[in-house]
Amino acid sequence: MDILECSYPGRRAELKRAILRVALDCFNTQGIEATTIEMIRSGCDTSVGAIYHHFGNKEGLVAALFFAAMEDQAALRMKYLAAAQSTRDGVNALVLSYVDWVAEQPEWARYQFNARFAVANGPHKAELDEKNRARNQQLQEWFSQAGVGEELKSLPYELVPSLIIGPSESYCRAWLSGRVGKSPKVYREILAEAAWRSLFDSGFN
Amino acid sequence: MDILECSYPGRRAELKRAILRVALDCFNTQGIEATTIEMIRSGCDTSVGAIYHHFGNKEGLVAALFFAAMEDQAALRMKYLAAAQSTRDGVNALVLSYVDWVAEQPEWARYQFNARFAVANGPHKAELDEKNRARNQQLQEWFSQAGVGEELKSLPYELVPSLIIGPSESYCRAWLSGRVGKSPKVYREILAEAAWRSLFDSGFN
Amino acid sequence: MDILECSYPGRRAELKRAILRVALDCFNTQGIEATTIEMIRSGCDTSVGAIYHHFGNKEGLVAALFFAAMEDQAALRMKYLAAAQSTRDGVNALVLSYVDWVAEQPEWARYQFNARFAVANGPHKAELDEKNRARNQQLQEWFSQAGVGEELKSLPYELVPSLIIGPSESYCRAWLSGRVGKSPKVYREILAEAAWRSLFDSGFN
Amino acid sequence: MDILECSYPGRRAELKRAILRVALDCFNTQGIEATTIEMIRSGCDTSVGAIYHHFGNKEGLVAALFFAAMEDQAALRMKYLAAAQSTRDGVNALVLSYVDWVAEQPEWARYQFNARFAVANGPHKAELDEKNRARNQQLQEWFSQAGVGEELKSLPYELVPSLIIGPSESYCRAWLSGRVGKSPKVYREILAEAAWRSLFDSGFN
DNA sequence: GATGAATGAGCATTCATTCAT
DNA sequence: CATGAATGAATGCTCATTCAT
Repeated sequence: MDILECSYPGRRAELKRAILRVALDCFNTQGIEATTIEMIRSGCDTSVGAIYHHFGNKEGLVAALFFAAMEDQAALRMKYLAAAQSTRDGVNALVLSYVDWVAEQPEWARYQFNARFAVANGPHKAELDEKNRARNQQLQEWFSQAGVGEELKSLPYELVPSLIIGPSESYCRAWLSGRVGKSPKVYREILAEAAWRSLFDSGFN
Repeated sequence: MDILECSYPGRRAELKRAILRVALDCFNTQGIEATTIEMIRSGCDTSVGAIYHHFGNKEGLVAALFFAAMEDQAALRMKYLAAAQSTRDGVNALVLSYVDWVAEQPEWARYQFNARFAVANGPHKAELDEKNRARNQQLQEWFSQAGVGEELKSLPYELVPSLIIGPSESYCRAWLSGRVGKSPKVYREILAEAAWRSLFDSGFN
Repeated sequence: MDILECSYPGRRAELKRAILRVALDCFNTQGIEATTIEMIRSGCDTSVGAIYHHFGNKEGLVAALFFAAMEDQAALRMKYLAAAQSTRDGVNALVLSYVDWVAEQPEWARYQFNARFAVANGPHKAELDEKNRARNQQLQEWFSQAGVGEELKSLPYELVPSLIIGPSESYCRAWLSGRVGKSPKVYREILAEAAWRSLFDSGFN
Repeated sequence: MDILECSYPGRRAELKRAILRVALDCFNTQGIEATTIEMIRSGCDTSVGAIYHHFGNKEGLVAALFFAAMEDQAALRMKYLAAAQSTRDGVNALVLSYVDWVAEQPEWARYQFNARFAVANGPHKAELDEKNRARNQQLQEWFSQAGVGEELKSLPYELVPSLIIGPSESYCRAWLSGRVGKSPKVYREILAEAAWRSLFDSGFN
């Protein structure tokens, strides 16, 4: 199922989805700043007025795409986390949901990397901060359940996310930019295990 | 010693360095696209013509800064690698040189993250590709010395850099964007050990 | 009736015609290269955006004017030719239509002389070549009708147009640049007869 | 012998000639306005300062080339006229010297056509007017010699030059712009005879 | 004289946004 | 609601010319 189908369901939203689809493609291909409203307009079959009617302005379009990607990614993460029980399961869920989402939605993932700066420095910064806050709280709650997360307490709190997701993000960026060939999905288990190992002192170093 | 002092030494290059210094600041503060040549011009005490005389165009300025950062970072990496003997030393050198460089040149590091897209999609793409190729070859040569790199052969070749640098890069990005407070230097040893652990099956999983 | 009224009829095209009218004047007065878009903008009551909306760029404006002139001139030529029967009539039609058009549209004629280089070396070169080709074919067809053109066969084909139009063009240029005073219309019959005489060996040389 | 060798003789003028040679090429290839001083500088092996030292400014360069062409053309014309006796000889001399000069110096002829507007509207207008005046007087004197020019008195004075040179100029323009293939030299006799015929009523029309 | 770095006014062009129809 | 012509401030860039060395 399509990301846009989820975020903007229904027949009435067909134009909205078409605009977003073309915008995503333009933003990824030409870059956000280099994409003009006219390029997007000519890609769908509509008018500049309609684009402004639906999204307010260019930054609204940029943000709408970014938040749609965030939500879709969060949905997959929560789905994987819902099935997890232990801390190890949780780390696995984070790595695998990340890798799987990027592998299945490469264009959205690419966009997310490119657009973060624009959203974080634009008029939708507050909305982004709020969504980030909510996500962090959700994760913190999951790892604060009875019986999980204890193993992570020996590490600095702020370092943990980087240890878990860092290698996967790094490889995904390399894949999206063509520096490596194999889909991150090929290495999903290795990445999950490496993340887990990186978290603990094995006693053998 | 200043990065610019290294890349553009001498008294004749004073204006060049001044332009680059102001440009770096503007690009980081306002964003590359949002920075105008006039902003840069008014920051140093020069004319638009002088900027174009020295850098050709805005993209030349963007690329000159990017390559200066790359070279400085590479210099530190080679310095650390020169003192390393074993594979473990090599991984340490990569992580520590990365972390130390970012911690000591945060503005250059921030710029590197933000400018990569622009350089990789602009007219200096070929130059970037060549420099990347040279760097990769240098690293490959180091890890192909007699007696080192053997331990890494059980892992997919293209995954190794992400396992080594991924967590550090992730934390550095978080630090530069203010999402975490502590300098990456505080965690340099933990990051190096975590990277090393992530590379091998401990036999206890 | 106005040349622009023909090429761009209707109420919707009023701004377009106004822009062209002012542009023609500026181009003739200051020269094409020396004319700025701002000069044209301030001459009509519009915005630079509107000029670019209608003509794409300065070269588009230059070409639009040039082709409007070409078409108007061609219309008069075909009108004169339609009434001609013999070869002698045809030569007369060419000379007189040329002279009459220049005399009646001196500003358009002046522009045509000045703009040809720009159009022939700009992005509308292909369009110009095509229009020239079409015109030449039209003339060739006329002079290939049964019963006309036979007299010209003793002369090199590519020399004929120069013999017919050359003197008129030369005098018209002189008139437009002020080197001679009398309107070419005063000499229209002499020019037509001279052209006709120049084509044939009278047997008395 | 080279045109520049005549106008700027001597070893001291070598650089001057080199600059002019490159400038002529650039002006013809790119257009006068589109040619920058830097293009000319990079074509010879000199500095912008040297160009300004020798020619004052761009317009000085444009004018120097134009006047060099004029003088060379005038020299050939006077040479041909010197050998002429009758009116018919004079007309022949004008046509043949014109055709021969264009055919032998096509780049100078092309430049003359393109640069006239610039010179006539620039700061060297007075110099151009003076040279034109001198040339006209010279010609008038030649045709006022005892025994010649009588035949032309039945025609309007200001029409005569156009009747004589018009067809040749027209064909030369066509040749220089590639619209016709054969060198004007091929048709020099035909053009001279046609000019002569066009001047007189044969009594058979 | 020769050089070429520096100047800066000026230009073509872009493009997000508005609003009358 | 939809349209797309019109707006005009803003920008990257050019290039003839100067002048200190």
